[in-house]
Amino acid sequence: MPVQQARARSRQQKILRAAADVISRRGYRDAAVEEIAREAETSKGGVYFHFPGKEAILLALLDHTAGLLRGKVEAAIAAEADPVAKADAALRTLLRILAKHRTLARVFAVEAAGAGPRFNARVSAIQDEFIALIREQLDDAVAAGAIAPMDTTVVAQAWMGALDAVLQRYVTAGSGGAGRRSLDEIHETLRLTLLRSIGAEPAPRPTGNGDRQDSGDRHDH
Amino acid sequence: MPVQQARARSRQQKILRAAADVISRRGYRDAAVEEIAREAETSKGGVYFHFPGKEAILLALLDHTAGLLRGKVEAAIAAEADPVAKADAALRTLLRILAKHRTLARVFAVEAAGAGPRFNARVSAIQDEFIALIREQLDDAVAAGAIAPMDTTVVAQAWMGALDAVLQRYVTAGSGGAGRRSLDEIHETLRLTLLRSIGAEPAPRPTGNGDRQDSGDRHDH
DNA sequence: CAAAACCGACCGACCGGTCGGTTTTCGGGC
DNA sequence: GCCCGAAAACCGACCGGTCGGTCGGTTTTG
Repeated sequence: MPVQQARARSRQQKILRAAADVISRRGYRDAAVEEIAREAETSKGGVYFHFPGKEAILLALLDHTAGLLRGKVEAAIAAEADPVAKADAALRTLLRILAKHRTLARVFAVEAAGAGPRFNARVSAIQDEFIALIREQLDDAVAAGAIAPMDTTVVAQAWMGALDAVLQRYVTAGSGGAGRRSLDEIHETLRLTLLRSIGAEPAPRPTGNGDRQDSGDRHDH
Repeated sequence: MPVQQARARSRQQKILRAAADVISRRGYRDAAVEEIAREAETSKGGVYFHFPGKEAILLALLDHTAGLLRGKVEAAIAAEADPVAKADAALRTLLRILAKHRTLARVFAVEAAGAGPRFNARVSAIQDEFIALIREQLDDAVAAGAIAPMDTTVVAQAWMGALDAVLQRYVTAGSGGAGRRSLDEIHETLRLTLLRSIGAEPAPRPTGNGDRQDSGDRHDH
């Protein structure tokens, strides 16, 4: 019965979207299942028909989103040849996508943190995947002689943390403010800073990059 | 009546210490006031005699700790003359103290995150103070011509984020593990990476530093 | 002995999860 | 095309437990 299956999947997607919304607004603990249900235009019972419990919703949301993100980042890496450019690409993609979906970024970086040890473990594992991704690129760059040897694990962690912090500010910052920076300005500063941090300053420098809007496929969540 | 005041302060301190303990174990939401009371060897009523509410406890804990931390960092900065060395000192002090008090680090970086918007705002403000502190040192370094001009706000954010992420891993990481690094190794990598990121590689380099264990004063919390 | 400090039973709000009942869907018999 | 009946999907009142906060009473303190 592919009909029901499609329906079920669509319902689940709708609930996940609603959950992401509500959680990003209220935080995981204060996101009542009933409110998620309302946002998804269904009822508590409806939600519990599709998910075994509240916990499962966030876990599913986490995994689903992480999968999409990782796919994007891996694709971006594969599209580059030069090791340093690969690392740069991973960074750029992560920044761009997370910045576009502030809601998701909040859920990932903030809300899941205080949602209990099980979630911490999951988020930690997911972040580890991305850190590993960055680290691999750095390792390749070292192997290729493009940059000097270093503790790439720690450096990758630092990159991820820097990206996260800067993004956090960007997402959370009051909309007004005199010191407001555009995402592109932030990206450029961050890019230069991070590349310099591994001793790769005069990098390819795709300033007049023509690959903006790299693809048209839409599939939030 | 200085006697009562002293007693009151001592009670409050005891409750704050207990709160830090329980919160770091259970997380803010799951830290029941009654458990904090038990840990502080008092009762719920006793706690509510000293604090107007649960929220006030964490807020007080946050402010108190932030004050101590900032004092330490400012002292470390003041003790250096060279602009780059000042920035380096701020970083080193933050890393060392936070690493020493994992409990507090957890409360600051993790638990407060999911504890509601009011806490996010407070933690955000506190982090902003430290970011500002770092930024000032960077600005001075730029003014002194020690490093090239850059968007010091974003760079300071990145530094703070990098520090936080690396520290987070260090604090959270499973105790065993083959890739386990000592704090000193991490510090050195991070130091080099961050200094390089602002183009200050050949820094003073206090590798054979003699200022380890800079002071003996003990005052957790 | 009064005021400060402390105690803990209790209240009320909230929320995750359940469940009996209702509506919708859809394949197959006519 | 239409109807039907069963299964899938959905609904929301309700239950049980938790926990922040209250308050009248008790102990300690100066």
